[in-house]
Amino acid sequence: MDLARPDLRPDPSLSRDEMEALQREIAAAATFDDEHALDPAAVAVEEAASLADGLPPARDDAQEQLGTGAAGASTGTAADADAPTVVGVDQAFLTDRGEDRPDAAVSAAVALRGGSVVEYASATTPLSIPYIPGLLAFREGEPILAALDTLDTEPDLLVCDGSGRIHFREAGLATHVGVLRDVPSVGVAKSLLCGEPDESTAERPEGWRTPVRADDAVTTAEPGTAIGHAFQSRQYPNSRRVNPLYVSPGHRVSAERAVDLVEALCAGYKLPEPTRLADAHAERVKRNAE
DNA sequence: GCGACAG
DNA sequence: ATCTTGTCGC
Repeated sequence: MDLARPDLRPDPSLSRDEMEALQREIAAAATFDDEHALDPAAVAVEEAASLADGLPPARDDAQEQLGTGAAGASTGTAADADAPTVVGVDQAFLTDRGEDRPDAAVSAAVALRGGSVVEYASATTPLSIPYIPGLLAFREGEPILAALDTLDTEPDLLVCDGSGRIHFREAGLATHVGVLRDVPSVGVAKSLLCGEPDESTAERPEGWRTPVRADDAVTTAEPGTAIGHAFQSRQYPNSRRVNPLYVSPGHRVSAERAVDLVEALCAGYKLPEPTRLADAHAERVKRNAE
């Protein structure tokens, strides 16, 4: 595979200090502006896929463009085929019976175009490094790159499960993967690693957002710098409260554009569709492996 | 020493 | 992340 920055690819034998130094290099190589960013309207997902009867089949653009099906009956359009490709990435873990620690990662990549799935890919990789807060990319980065390698489609945007710029050295998983491949990427986390939301996130309506600003834990940014957003992607009218998402730039997008993209990719559920589908695909691959 | 921390 | 039933509310 052609890594954009093979020089920034981590060596498995790095010490913790060396990993942190590499993250500072990766953050320096990352761009958090919209010069190459996508238009949220171009990637919007209108309707959520139903997962009740399993994952939807991948659409075959080539056949649809040739008019293989009944005339006019196809839901795919030429515009869909030309739309940017958004790839959601997520992982599941395999633990051997009797063991307490997972020994392999299942990385799933699901490509969407015009709101529907065009390709599923996955890779199962032995795990070497344990989970350490701040160093997640060294555990999950290579497995994710392995899954992306098996994708035929070239991603225009990666949606990663975890932080991007919301990170101690502004180099979370989404930034790590985005920079190594030099592809625009966003990070979507279900909890906050570091930084401080401008406003309390308690009981907010759907669509609400507030900037997350760097605090003292972020060692590479001036305190107060906007590094991402808390975003209420879903909320119930009554009672039960849904926690917000924490969205941050990975690479080649601003904090503002990152949330706009994620908002456009949400279709009624808490998680954006690419992430939701990648999660389900990873679970399916895992289940078929046990 | 304690806190605090994506998946 | 993973181990898991029911249960509450849409």
